[in-house]
Amino acid sequence: MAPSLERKGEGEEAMAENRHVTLAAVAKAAGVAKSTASHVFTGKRVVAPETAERVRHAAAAMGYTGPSPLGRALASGRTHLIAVVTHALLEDPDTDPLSLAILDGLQREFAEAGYGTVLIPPITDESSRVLAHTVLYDGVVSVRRMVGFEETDPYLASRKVPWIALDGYMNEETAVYMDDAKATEELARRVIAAGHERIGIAAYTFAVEERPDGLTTFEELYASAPNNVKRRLDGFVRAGVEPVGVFRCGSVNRASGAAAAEALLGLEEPPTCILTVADVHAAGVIDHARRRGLRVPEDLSVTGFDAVSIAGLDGDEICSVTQDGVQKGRIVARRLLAMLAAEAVRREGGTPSPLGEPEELELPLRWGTTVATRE
Amino acid sequence: MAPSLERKGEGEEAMAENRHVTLAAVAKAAGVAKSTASHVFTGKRVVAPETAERVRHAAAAMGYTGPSPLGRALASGRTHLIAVVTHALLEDPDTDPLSLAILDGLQREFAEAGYGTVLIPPITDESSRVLAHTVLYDGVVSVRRMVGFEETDPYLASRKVPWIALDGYMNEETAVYMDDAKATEELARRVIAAGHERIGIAAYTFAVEERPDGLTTFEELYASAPNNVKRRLDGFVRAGVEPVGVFRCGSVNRASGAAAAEALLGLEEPPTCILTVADVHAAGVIDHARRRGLRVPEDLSVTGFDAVSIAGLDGDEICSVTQDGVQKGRIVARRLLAMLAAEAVRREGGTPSPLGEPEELELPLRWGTTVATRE
DNA sequence: CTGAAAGCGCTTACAG
DNA sequence: CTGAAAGCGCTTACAG
Repeated sequence: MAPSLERKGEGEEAMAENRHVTLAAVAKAAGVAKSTASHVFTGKRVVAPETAERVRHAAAAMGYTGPSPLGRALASGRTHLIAVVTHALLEDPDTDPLSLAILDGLQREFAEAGYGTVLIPPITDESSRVLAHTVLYDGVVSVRRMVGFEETDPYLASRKVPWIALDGYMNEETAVYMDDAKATEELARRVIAAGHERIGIAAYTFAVEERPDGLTTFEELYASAPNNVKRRLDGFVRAGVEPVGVFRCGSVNRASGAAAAEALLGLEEPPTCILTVADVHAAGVIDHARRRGLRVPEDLSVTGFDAVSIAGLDGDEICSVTQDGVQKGRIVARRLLAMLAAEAVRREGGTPSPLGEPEELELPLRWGTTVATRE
Repeated sequence: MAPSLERKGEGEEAMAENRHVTLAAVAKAAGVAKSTASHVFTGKRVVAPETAERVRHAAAAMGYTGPSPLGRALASGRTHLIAVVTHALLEDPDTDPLSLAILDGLQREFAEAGYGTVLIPPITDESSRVLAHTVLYDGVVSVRRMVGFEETDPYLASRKVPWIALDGYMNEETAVYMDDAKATEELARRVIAAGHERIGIAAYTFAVEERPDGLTTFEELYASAPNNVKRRLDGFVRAGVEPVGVFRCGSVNRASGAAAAEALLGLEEPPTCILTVADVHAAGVIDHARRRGLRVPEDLSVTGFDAVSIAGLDGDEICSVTQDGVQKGRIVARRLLAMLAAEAVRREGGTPSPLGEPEELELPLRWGTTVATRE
């Protein structure tokens, strides 16, 4: 029948009373005060060995596994739960291995610090709204929420707990320092050194802003780009790139990358290499090139960002910048944990020491197969 | 600095008092009893429109977003949290896309029912032990925990909440009905119809039992196999397979599949087709064949189970049985939710109606490219 | 080294 | 239609 029933009996002692054994009951059985029993389990104050033993014995006899997390949470004001608000993450793992790796890192780091990770979707309808208001947590990380944040964000803010929005958009940079510009500058320099003179750029702004895909000017693109994209563009500029064409991708997927390739190749002076700011876009560029019968990289070169593994590349490896998602998740988690600690100090009327600079995530280059050397 | 600070102000009204607004405070400000204020938010009893309006107004003025989940949880005894105990899941997503899909399904179904999903690792050391005892939840699903369950399982049992162990090992079958035998029978029949007469079988028992990889007899393998594997083997038998060799894989990974191929191909009468019970094993068989310079499927055919996408197959698609992980996760989640509902009835002294048969997961065949037709 | 008591923020019978 | 009160299971000053 129910698994829990099948296993019943295993850990129970003679007089097992089962239904909802409480600290109070254990304390009573052991002939001590609730506070003493509590301290036996939390270890926050010294208890005479003999007394402790009596309590532990009573607990074992009654099948008591330790203080109820719920009671502890209410009394201490700490749930030891971190909410991760995410939607796209699991929807299609193949398309977003980076987010998945980030979740992995978050979860591990939180677990090691004694925090559980609660997955909740952004608020998009009644059920997600109810859930958001129902879930308990001490802090939040929101990841890649391209959807629903009009309502989700104000709500998260209203809960007044530490919050890091990890979506490459608003304030990811307060949690982890990434020198995107340094990485893309190096990437672009190698492209130029390979002999490319006609270079195109494709970068994204968010679909949410309802800007369509389309050719644009560098200045216009830059002005509407999220901060991390801006930094990547900075690197191109620093390397001395003067693009023959610039495309704004309305969304972060392959189709949008393909659209970029189509538009840029249609220019009077088409680029020999397209610099993108995301591997999925680079993959889309490759998709389009193949459809047109163009060889990559001989006829068209392309670079990306993130160095994630993407399906259907047939052995091609995108020249890109490696972003270690697991490591990033861990760094972000540590930052949130630090914010939590600071908040705890503040609660007790103290003045927390400043958080200091965020940790830096290294962004090494991955030189793949998608950039050809031109004579 | 902290994101939550940056956003502050947005949703606040004039007299915002901020620090920990409680239901009691709102009730007082609105001049009503706590119970009335509570009912305005829960909707569990009718409140006069005018009164409700006063409460809502006071709440808005004080920046109160609704009853604290923590308070509600303690008072109601429901945390609206389901723990998912998992380790391998995120560790290496590429190697276990099925578990990932299952998690996706679980998470979605739970979210739609108003339950958050908490990720916690199995108990393997002090920090995971502390976490397990800290986390709040109303029910548990454990997934693919090949590790740490000696301590984890008894602990989960001791929490006495509904629990489904989804690891293809103990009681997955109480939660979802899968007719593995029907699927593998059909698969094996097609292999036989393709002209294969010398067939090998490779299946797994768990590494945890410390049985090494190795050739064995069908009876011996069957006796030590988990139930789901038994069912898959049943299908082979029903199709009339009389294996020329049987291999026990000590773990569920490619290396173990490769070991199976090596051993089976070393037999005096080597098989022309190896039936496995997992795609990763089939992939391992392919790995070994290639290393030996054998062509798949011409020189060696192979079948799998799960129909997950596996890297490095170079266009080969394993002949396999499709297991829709997301759907499976949803079915399992619904089962747990039903167990939860039954428990709630029991709590209030009622007698819950029986859960009935578990939902069935369809297991269609995927006929790929890894079985050759022999003359 | 231990106890009695207040309190964490709600919900829910029970009364009216 | 609404209120006063008990209680959910703990932790944590405060006393001794």
